[in-house]
Amino acid sequence: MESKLAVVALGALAHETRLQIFRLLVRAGSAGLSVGKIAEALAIEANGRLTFHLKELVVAGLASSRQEGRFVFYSTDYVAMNELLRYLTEDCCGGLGCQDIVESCDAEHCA
Amino acid sequence: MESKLAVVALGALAHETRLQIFRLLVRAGSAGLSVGKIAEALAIEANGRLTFHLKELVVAGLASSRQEGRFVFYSTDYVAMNELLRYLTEDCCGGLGCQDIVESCDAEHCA
DNA sequence: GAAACAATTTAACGATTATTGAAATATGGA
DNA sequence: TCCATATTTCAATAATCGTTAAATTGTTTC
Repeated sequence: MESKLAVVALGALAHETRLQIFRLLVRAGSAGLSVGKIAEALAIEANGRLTFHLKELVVAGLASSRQEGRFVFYSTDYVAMNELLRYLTEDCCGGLGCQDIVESCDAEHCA
Repeated sequence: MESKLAVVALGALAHETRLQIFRLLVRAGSAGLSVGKIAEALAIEANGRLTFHLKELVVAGLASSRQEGRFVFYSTDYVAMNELLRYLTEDCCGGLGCQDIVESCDAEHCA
């Protein structure tokens, strides 16, 4: 993972609402959730601001969206998530027994 | 981990220089590195900006500092790091086989 | 023990970027 | 067409960034 990508991803997560959205999507699995369901789960309005935050997560590569009828579903990109976690802990303690931290939660595993 | 703590920690990491500092400290282990060494390793100046970034990491709980002679050493708080990673991936996919992602890299393990 | 030096911190400034709310605009389904 | 869902636009507000310069802390030397 490149440094700038990680910065963008971390910046996307460094926001109260977006962090809750992300954690919600992580729990939701690959199926994802519609914008309305996300708003309902977090007790916020499904307005322009929510769209803005969702887009930030997508631009950061942490989530993706797909349209189904008149609903738009958002879901976590588990591969990107794991790349980010691995980037943060890369070569931990000089590589003395601290590698391979993140080995689950990839797309296929969580499908 | 509380939500606001995570936001602060992520915000601290969401910066090119601070992210590199953090990754450098993660590699360095519990012994840590002096401000001068950090500046040298990242090829940046040991000026006010660097101090500001280091402080951000400390305030965010991701690093700690100790004075040794006229040098100040900064080191990763591995417990906080793991709490953050765990918070991000908590109950991944509804808890279906995606838990216990981060189990190494804690303070004692990496000492 | 005081002056000189190195390492680190604090403070001030303008410039850039992120966040918000409100209103208008698509898009799909009954 | 009409309604529900979701997105876009835009201007105002707020937060963050980097540079520079001055101040502080600890060490050494005379």
